Amino acid sequence: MALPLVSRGKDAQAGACCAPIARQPLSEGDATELAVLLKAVADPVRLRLLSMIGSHAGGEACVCDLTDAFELTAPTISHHLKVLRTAGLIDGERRGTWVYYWIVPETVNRLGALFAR
Amino acid sequence: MALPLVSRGKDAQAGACCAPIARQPLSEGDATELAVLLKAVADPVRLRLLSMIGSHAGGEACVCDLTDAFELTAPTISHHLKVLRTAGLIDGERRGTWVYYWIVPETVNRLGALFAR
DNA sequence: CTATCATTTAGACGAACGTCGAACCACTCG
DNA sequence: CGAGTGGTTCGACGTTCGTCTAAATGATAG
Repeated sequence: MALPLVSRGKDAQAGACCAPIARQPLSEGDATELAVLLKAVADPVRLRLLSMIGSHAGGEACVCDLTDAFELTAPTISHHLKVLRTAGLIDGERRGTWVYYWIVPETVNRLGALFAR
Repeated sequence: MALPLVSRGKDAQAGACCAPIARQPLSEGDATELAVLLKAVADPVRLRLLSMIGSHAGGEACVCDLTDAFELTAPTISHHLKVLRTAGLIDGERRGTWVYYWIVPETVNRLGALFAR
């Protein structure tokens, strides 16, 4: 994707003032790609899931740990996890009885790199 | 909102393990509030609008500058601007014939503070 | 005051989304 | 093997979203 780091040379006043998104107009392609990522995260349930997984001891959480925190059915939680996974924000695998998920930091960082100054 | 900064001290590149969102589980209230913000930004057109406004000379752009970059009707652009404005990501005012918009950095920073490490 | 340009509002429509219940798959344990 | 538990897939339903056209509002120039 190569988010353009335009700030070559001096990022004097206008340079370091603001988030990357406010430094140079986003290309149509980058915008489309980033919107997919943001859509995956633009839901209260998925935001909490991501946060719960990321902050869980050992860096991963099994679905059984996640389901109880919501008043939602298992299929719904499973659906949200799939959305996060498809977006590349989390990954997971089955280990015996349970399925574990963990965060993919690279993908999360791409969001941070967009808005952080 | 007071996102907890759990790890103070040295956060050199590898120092800070992860984004705030992965440090502590998001509360339901915070998640809902942040999701509103993220939803506003989770669209390619709005992402580009935000970027174009933020990177425009003088820190503001009039609608006339924005419309031409898209193959969308004026009402559609106006709709997207309203979404961004309602979310508090931009603000604007009419000056004579044209309407100008600018970024609200505080709101953008809240997104940066979520994902940046 | 009317003509005209810039922008927003209103209403409509198809597509995408979040949720559920039911059925299905994967694994473990008698 | 067969029963039971944890998760996912499937199909359906109501809601929200992005877009458009048509019409309304604001502001400037004749």
